[in-house]
Amino acid sequence: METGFLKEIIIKMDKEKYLDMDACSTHHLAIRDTMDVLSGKWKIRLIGSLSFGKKRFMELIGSIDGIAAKMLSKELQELELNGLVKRTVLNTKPVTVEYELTEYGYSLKPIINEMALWGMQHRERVIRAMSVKKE
Amino acid sequence: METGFLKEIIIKMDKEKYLDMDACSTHHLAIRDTMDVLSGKWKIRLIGSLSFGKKRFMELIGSIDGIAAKMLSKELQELELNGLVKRTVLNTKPVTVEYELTEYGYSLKPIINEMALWGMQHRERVIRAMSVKKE
DNA sequence: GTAATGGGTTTACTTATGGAAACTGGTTTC
DNA sequence: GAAACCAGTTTCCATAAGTAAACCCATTAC
Repeated sequence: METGFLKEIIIKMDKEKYLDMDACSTHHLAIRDTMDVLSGKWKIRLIGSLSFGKKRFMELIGSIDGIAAKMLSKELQELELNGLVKRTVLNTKPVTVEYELTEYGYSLKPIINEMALWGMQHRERVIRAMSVKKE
Repeated sequence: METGFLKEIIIKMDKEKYLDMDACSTHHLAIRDTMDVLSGKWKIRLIGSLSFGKKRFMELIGSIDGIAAKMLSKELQELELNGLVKRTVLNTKPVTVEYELTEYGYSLKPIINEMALWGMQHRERVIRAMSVKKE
């Protein structure tokens, strides 16, 4: 496990009294913890993309529509810091770098899957509403 | 179903060709759709809070630590526009307003629950890492 | 030697997001 | 008549987040 990212997180978590909390507060806090890790415009989509298999930097640029190199770089670093993504430099010429989900990263799949499922149902619902409107 | 919010969403969705897409692209798009609906700092926490039952404006202010009236008002409006939250004005003096999840709003529960679950496990993991470090 | 490649970083800029505090408005209690 | 209550809205401001474009470095192909 990485140690660099711990400092920040420990400071954050020390502020909260996670003892003697009721179920509702625990629930809230847990949601916030998850949202902290998944903050930013691209992280969830990045994890979604990597859940289909390892990819190189340029492949990710291509696969995630609209992302700029700066953002990709930044978000990957944060995911790596949290132990969700593993970065491997291959000694090819020129160097290529592979990114893949760690086992811990894969543990986010249920969230991603629920989001994908809901999104599809939502889209169908909206499209249905469109056709009803046209009539 | 509300009609006001449809205009925007239809414009957005019309830009995408959701026919002839592979599974991976569909997945990405669905995730984006969900993230659009849940965008903003407070929406997920708001839904989490309302999933415990209906609440008044001031109760929400109290229950969601750190939220300002302006933000609460804005996020509630967006959730209402998307048909996830129902707003009821009660004719008490002074008026009180009740907010509750619609059935559609409740359909987000699996996502919220997965996030809460992951967040709790993540916190435990980090705390374990803390105690290992101390040794 | 010039261009291209992969994987970035830097700079300069714009926009989105959010926060604090003051204010509105109708009603009711002191 | 003053103050308090609920449910907001408005204004003004600060910072975070994101974008586009240029640049860097080593290497290899033309």
